[in-house]
Amino acid sequence: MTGKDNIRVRFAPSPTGGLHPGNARIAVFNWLFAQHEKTKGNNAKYILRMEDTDEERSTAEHESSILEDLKWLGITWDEGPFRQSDRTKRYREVADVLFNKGFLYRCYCTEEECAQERAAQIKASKPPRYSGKCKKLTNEQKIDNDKNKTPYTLRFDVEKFINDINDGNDQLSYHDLIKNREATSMMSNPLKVIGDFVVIKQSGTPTYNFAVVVDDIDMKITHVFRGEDHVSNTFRQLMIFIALDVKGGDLPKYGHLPMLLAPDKTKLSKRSGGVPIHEYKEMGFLAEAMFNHLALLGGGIKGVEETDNKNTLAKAFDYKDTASSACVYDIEKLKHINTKIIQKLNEEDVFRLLTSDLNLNDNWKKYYSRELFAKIISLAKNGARLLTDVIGTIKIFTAGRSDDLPLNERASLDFKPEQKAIVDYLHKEFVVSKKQLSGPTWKETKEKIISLGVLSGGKLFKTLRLILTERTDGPPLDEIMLLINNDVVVERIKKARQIEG
RNA sequence: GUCCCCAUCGUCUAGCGGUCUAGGACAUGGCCCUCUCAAGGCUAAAACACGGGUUCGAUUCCCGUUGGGGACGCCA
Repeated sequence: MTGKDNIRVRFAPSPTGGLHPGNARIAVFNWLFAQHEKTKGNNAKYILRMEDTDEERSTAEHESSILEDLKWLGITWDEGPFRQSDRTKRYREVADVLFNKGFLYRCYCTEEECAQERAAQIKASKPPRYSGKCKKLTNEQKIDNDKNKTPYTLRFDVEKFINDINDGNDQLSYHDLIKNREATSMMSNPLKVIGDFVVIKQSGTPTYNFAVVVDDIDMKITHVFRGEDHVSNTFRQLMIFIALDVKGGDLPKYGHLPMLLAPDKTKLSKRSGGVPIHEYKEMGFLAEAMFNHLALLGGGIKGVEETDNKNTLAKAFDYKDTASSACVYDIEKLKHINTKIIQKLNEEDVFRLLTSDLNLNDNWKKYYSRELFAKIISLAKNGARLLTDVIGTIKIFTAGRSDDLPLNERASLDFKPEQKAIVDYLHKEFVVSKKQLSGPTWKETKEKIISLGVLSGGKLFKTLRLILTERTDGPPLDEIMLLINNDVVVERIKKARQIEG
């Protein structure tokens, strides 16, 4: 790990939930960093690691959901995914080393005891932390406990670290790549506020802080970019590293990114967009837009347009430009980026995305050739902000009687008595006489309807739009009518007549 | 409660001691385009949290106040 030639970063989510914008941003950031180094010729590697040490909450479903969402975002990894649950033996091995060095001791306290202890400390306005009472157990007590097979955890002896390694110094420092702009400034934390923390649980599995260190050593991680919520863990992890004789330039470099906030400056919630990434896909967002938005949040990239692709972003990326203050996750900005990108896309791209991301159904095949449908997509794409907007417009062309547009209710409300004449006319000509309404004959029909003199201008067009598309919005009627299948509009005329009653 | 971090328009940000009457983007208002909704074009309004220093000069450096965030688990 000495030379900086082989940069190795990792994204290490825990499969206790989906990939949320907060996590995803970390994934993007690390990817951007590795990719930036790669473009500079560095043999950088991006490692994916599942931190599934929480046996109760980790699930295979979450894991595959995270993996899928990463792939969708276009985040590729060079090694992994590794799973911490596969490495229990290795953690025990390293724990033994630490134990033999005297940095770990057995704690026989129950969870309830610890919780009570903490509660009492908070009540007494003291920092809640483990008292270390099991460290003071007499040999007889220890032997007794072991004879009774009392379950125990292994705790890290912070005091020993301070005295034996840190020369009695209570402060531990490191240079944070993001929080410390100056090369010489440091993050430091008094160690005394950190209680002796658990390293191996009663179940024999490692805690997060321990597994991370063992993995980061074994996987030769050089740079750790993660959320700000991990700063205090960094000091715990640093202690373990150093107790394990990994120090100085052999330690990974750390950079902590500020948290993503909801518009009300609180934690990102479901309502404020803190949902798994695939839900964004379902809402009609493009992977590229999502990636772009996440990459641009909190600075980090200069002189780049909002709609540039991943590699352009990676090239311009510099972790030193990242803001050190928290930022609000703004879905409106995402929508804007999405709009820009959709507008740049060609018809084939849109068709492909509609099929892959939104499971576009085959309804259209009943009415249109692929060539004709291409024209419809081009029309629908125009001005669309989300992919679901495109789907919405496509429904104008394909929705039959059984389709899910609930607009007949709205139509019944909007139809006024004077519009009856128009519906009657359309019904007579195109339902009873079975004339062709859509396509090249539309212009002629339109003239005739105007000559009826019932309605004119905007009112006329709005009425026609409502009858023929069952919607109040959409592309210009003339363009719709040129492309739409006759059967679809005839169905709608019938329906309009029924609604009129 | 204790410890750590942060602070420029509503939001994301540019700014790294004079170029700041503080720039851009999103959102918002107005106008144009238009049968509608969008998209697009033009335009307007909108910020250096506060108080002390340092300095000839602070948005920029230091300290404090306030406000916000994070951490203090056999969760990660």
